[in-house]
Amino acid sequence: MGITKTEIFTKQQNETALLMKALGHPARIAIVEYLLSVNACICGDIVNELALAQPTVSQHLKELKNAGIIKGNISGNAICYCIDETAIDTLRVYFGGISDNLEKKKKMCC
Amino acid sequence: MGITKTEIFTKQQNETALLMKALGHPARIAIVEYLLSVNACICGDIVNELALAQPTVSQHLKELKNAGIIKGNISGNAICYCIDETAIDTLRVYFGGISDNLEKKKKMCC
DNA sequence: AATCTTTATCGTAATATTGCAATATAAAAA
DNA sequence: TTTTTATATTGCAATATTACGATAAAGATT
Repeated sequence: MGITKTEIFTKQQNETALLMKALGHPARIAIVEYLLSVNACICGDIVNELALAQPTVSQHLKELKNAGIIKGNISGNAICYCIDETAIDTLRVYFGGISDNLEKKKKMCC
Repeated sequence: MGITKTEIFTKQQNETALLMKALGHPARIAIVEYLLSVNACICGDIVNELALAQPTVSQHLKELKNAGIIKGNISGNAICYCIDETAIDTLRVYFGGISDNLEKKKKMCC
């Protein structure tokens, strides 16, 4: 049907999936990496950096913002986007936890 | 168009995005968490665990397997799925790296 | 004020995803 | 061998995503 049955999963599972989904596109990975590479939080030259049209980049930025992965400050008529540490931390902790858990049960698996 | 322009991104960016995309659905998060919670690598009672039809679960398992997040061993007529540590490690390192990087440039951002 | 610059939104076409019933496959059990 | 059990595949309907041209909105510049 193309519609996700969110109601049968926990709030945490849905939220985790939303975070991951937001990073489940190479353009959005590239945007995050670009934001990380510049020493200040540069805004719209992301469009120049990526071979994508401006509306497309804007849409990807919106999704990253909705997921809480980036945040934007208005500065004049431009907008300064940057990575939101909280989301990255959540992901770091999540995968760290799985990794630790797997370490413990080593050799109990395939 | 619904089609991702993979050719304009690096191989690494595409691969990272594929890993994240595979985890960008609550059912697949739930599957990974279930696999982690059982002390052996249980197979098809994932269907009983989730309120989804068997073909739907099978499809999600296939996507996780394609992305390299889980692996499956045939054992009789059943299949034993379990988490592939490599993928989790890749992601742990990836977000660990971003986190470290952000730590360094603290206060240079919004 | 008129224009430029920057970003967002709308509308739309092409394609992908989600979910399931029906069916296929293949090993195990009877 | 027939039946059961476990899983995968096919086909399809409903919905979501990706991408972009056209346009809007709003501050900056002239």
